Amino acid sequence: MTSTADAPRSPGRPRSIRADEAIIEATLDLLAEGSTIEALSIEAIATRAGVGKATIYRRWAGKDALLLDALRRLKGVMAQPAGHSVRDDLVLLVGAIGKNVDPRAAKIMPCLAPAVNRSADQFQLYQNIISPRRQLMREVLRRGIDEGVLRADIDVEVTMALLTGPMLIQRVLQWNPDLDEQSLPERVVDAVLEGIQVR
Amino acid sequence: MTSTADAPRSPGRPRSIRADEAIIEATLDLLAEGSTIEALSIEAIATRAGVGKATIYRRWAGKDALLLDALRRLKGVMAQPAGHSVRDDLVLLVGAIGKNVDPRAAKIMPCLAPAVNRSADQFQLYQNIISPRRQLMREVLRRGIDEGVLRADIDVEVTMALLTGPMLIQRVLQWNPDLDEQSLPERVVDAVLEGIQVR
DNA sequence: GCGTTACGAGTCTGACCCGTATCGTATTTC
DNA sequence: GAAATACGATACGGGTCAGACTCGTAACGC
Repeated sequence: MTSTADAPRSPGRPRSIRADEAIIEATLDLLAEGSTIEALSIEAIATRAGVGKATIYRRWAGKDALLLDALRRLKGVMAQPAGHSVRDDLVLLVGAIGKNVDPRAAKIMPCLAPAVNRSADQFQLYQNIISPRRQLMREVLRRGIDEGVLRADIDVEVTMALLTGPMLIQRVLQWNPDLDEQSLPERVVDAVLEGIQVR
Repeated sequence: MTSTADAPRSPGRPRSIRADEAIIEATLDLLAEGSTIEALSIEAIATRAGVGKATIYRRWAGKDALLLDALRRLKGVMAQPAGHSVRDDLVLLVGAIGKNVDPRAAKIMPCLAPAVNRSADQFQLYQNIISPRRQLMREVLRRGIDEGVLRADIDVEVTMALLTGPMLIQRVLQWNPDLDEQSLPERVVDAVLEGIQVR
């Protein structure tokens, strides 16, 4: 976190906000262009941002801290279900999976998969990001049960995995190139709702 | 590919099969111990395998070629559905997702996620590995339709994503730590079969 | 036993990178 | 205008690694 705090005003030249921006942007750009997290070097970021290395080290302790800030910037606002139709809310939530405001996110997200399971810290960070989103879906499912739209005997957690999984593997892994991503949320939700068995 | 071909017999000392094995094993071991693909160095592999660097370069053009062979080794045999019950076959196939004979696979697989989408070559390799498995599941679903167990109007491709996704995100990303992986295949298959909607 | 090839171990050059320090300059407060 | 802090640029020592190379030795066919 860059100290944009309420400092009473320190003497000397203040830190350039443009440099802050340039560094974060350069980081995200390089990642989106295909660099892996660990292949990403401070030197490359500095050059790309048109900034001296010292300017980066003055703000962040190291690559990890910088990445943390950069990725935070990437996270979009959470989708807000309308609350009318359970099906429509689920389509909205499923469609929001792995979708961020920043178009670079699509390229960057797959890189995070390995990082997430390497250290407990990063795993926790990841869980912190997705758990409110999971909670949102959980509430919609519970509401569906309460309203009598969904069966009362379903396993909510498994159902969430059912809805999330297909979207995630498609967006992050491009699991099946022939699958149309555009219509996938709707089709997934409907399939899960109706089941595939003959009745 | 190591040339274990049908060479008529070349003069000189033959390549050591033990060295071949040791190099591949060292590679997989290092990956399973948490090394990332790109952090993995030929030098480290050579040291771990008790082998000279030249011995590796004599066999493979570079890290990529070596990794290709190593990962090939990792892929287990494909599950073979019994063909009696569609449900049981699906449970078997879903349970086999991301599950390999080699226990190291579980640690290694997440690392491949980013690599897969970096280059067209690696993406193709990945598709080559999973597409026969996808075909297997596709056939089971078609059989289910033919036998009248599954509805004829389902989208087979979406259904496959539905069955595969939850298992994959759980095994590869540990998406939800609270989800019991053991019973997941059965629960996923049943949920997809029956749907979650009140009927 | 001779030519050939492989072996493990090691060396060497040239990259690239980290994190710190030091330039001369620019911008701010007092 | 002086002190303080920032800036971009660049140099530094210390580190890792790729690949090509060199040892002396080992295993094979003829």
